[in-house]
Parts: sequence; C-alpha cells; structure tokens
Amino acid sequence: TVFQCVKSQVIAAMETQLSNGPTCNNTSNGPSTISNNCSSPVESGSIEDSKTNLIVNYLPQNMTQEELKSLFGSIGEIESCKLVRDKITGQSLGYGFVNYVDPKDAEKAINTLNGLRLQTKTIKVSYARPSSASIRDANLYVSGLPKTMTQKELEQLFSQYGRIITSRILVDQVTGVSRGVGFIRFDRRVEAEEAIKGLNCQKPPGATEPITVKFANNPSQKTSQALLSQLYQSPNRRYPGPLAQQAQRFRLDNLLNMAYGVKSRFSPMAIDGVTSLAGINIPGHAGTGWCIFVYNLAPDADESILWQMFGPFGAVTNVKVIRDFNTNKCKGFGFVTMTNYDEAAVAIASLNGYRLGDRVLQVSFKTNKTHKA
DNA sequence: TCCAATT
Repeated sequence: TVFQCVKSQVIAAMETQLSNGPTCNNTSNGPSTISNNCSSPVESGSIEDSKTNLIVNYLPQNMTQEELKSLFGSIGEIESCKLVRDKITGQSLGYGFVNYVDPKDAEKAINTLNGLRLQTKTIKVSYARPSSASIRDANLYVSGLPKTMTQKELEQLFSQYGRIITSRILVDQVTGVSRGVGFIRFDRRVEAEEAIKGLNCQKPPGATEPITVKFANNPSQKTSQALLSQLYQSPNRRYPGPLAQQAQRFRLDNLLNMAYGVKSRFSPMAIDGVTSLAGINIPGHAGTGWCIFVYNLAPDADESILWQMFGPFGAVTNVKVIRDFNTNKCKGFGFVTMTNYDEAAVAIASLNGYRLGDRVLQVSFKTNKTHKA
C-alpha cells in the first residue's frame, strides 16, 4: 500500500499540471481549531514580538477594511489596520491586521473579540507573529486519514515535528462525518518539511492505510489563476488595445460576480437598492447604511455586546453605546449601523424583545425626530 | 484531493 501511496501522488502531480480550469468553492466554514493556538509573545519566547499587533482570521468575505477598523476601534485607539486582499482580483483573503496604540487594548481585543460570530464565520483574534519568510508556506494538506481520527489525534500525530498553529479535519456537510482529509499549519516551514519527511506514506498508529502529507495549495493563487485563465480565453485577448480595456474590465467584473457574488465599484451591479434610494427620506436610513435604535441596555453595556448581537445578521459598519458624560455609564440605549436593509430588518425582527440579562430590549430602525416631544 | 494564517 505504500507503493499505492507513491503511485497516487505521481498521478496527482500529473493531474495538477493538466488542470487549469475554473473552479468555484464557496463552501468554506468557520475555523475549528482546538485548544488555544494564539501566538503570544510568551509562547514564542521572543522579546521583540509585538504586543500591539494582531492578526484577525476567518473574516466574512464581504467585510471591508473600514468595517474591520470600526469593529476593533470599538476596543481602543488603532495605530493601523489592514485587510489583506488578493493582489490581482482585489478580493478579501479573509484575514487582516490590527495594530493598536496600547498593548492593553490588543489584549482586550483578543479577550473580547476572539471567537466572535460574524455571519457564517467565527473570527479568530491572536497576536501576529513577526513577518518573515520562515513562517510562510507552512501549511500541509493531509489525506487518507482514518475516518475515525479526531482533530486532537491529528494534532498529536504532527506535534512531534513542531508547533501547530491550526489544524482542521474536513467533514461531510450533511452527515458531519470525516472526509479523511485535513490541514496542519505549522509555525515554521522547516517544521512542515520535517513532518512531510516523517509522516508522508506512513501509517498512523492503528491505521490500515498510509496517509499522504504534502504542502497545501494556496487558495488565493488558485483564485487568481482561475480568473486569469478565463480572461485569457476571451476572444479579444490578442488585441488588447485601448478599446479592449473597458471590455476586459467589464468582463473581469462579471466573472467576479458570477464566481464570488462580488459587486466591485466598477460594475453596474454595484448600484444596489440602497444607492438608488440615497437622498430619499426613509426612517433609519442614514446614507451610509441603516441606523438601528437599541433601547434598554444595562448601565455597563459596551460596544462589544452590540457587535455580538448584530454581527451574525450581516454587515455591521458601526456601533455606539450612548454614555453619560460624567459617569461614563450607558444611558440605556445605543445605535447600530448595518449596510444592507434586508439584514437590518431580520436583525430587528430577531432582536426586538430579546432578553439581555434581566432586560428586554427594544430594537427598531432609528426614527428621524427633529425635535423632542 | 484543498481551508481564505503574515502586511
């Protein structure tokens, strides 16, 4: 069976060479990392590790850098903030960096925002390791795993080769049973290389078949290749003169739309319902989104509770707890701004009457009162 | 047989 393992890899390598067709994978789920895999300065032992710089993973695909800054800005003053995007398509790669002014705010952000549910994702907030080539391309793809192997057992098998940053076993979306494939991300590439040498084509303890261990594909590269491959097949690719450029741009937009549901700022499809309604006086609509009034918050309520309540319903661009100027305690209400009307409406319908502690919340679109009653 | 983890 070891021979079969090697043979299957040779065939797989051939197929990789041959297949450049478009792909569409929108089936990603949230993270399922066991244990605390945060890279803290203490764990990595380097005195030079930043205590203010955070990496944020598993962000929703449609989340913008402004929304990221708004979310983490509710904790404390931000020095800089960056959402990482694909260099070619501009698509969010689902992670970003937040650098605080005060290390205490970075710690607070980990404690309050790590594990926050946003739409279909559960975000991960941890200290960013110092950027270096040695930590890149340290992700392994593992296949042929026994269906009974757990994530913990997978980590135990690989942990002898280095520090594991994340691990995951893919499961059937319907049955929840293991698909026998997974991922292991090590702290360093050299650790991943050693794990391949030690575990590829080997049988895990108790297993009847050997596993395959190799470097994982880079999802962002795959995205770019699929899109460029389609662009290359367009009829006017041989004459990329001035006239063709607008069409190319348009074509790329349509490809992005079809493949990923993207509405880029160049596309006519970016003109959605909210944009076309701008200027019309509608309750709760503030031009930049839909403002929601939240009443009956506790005196100690803070912004994070609003993010936690409204974030799962869709794109939230801003939250604010109204506080007494002198006591700094919440005056019992706050506001949430959401980008999309539909998501705001569902959030209101779901959260109005919601019991938070011993209080029943009142949630509605903000009304436009010009004077006090 | 592939999840958006290093600016």
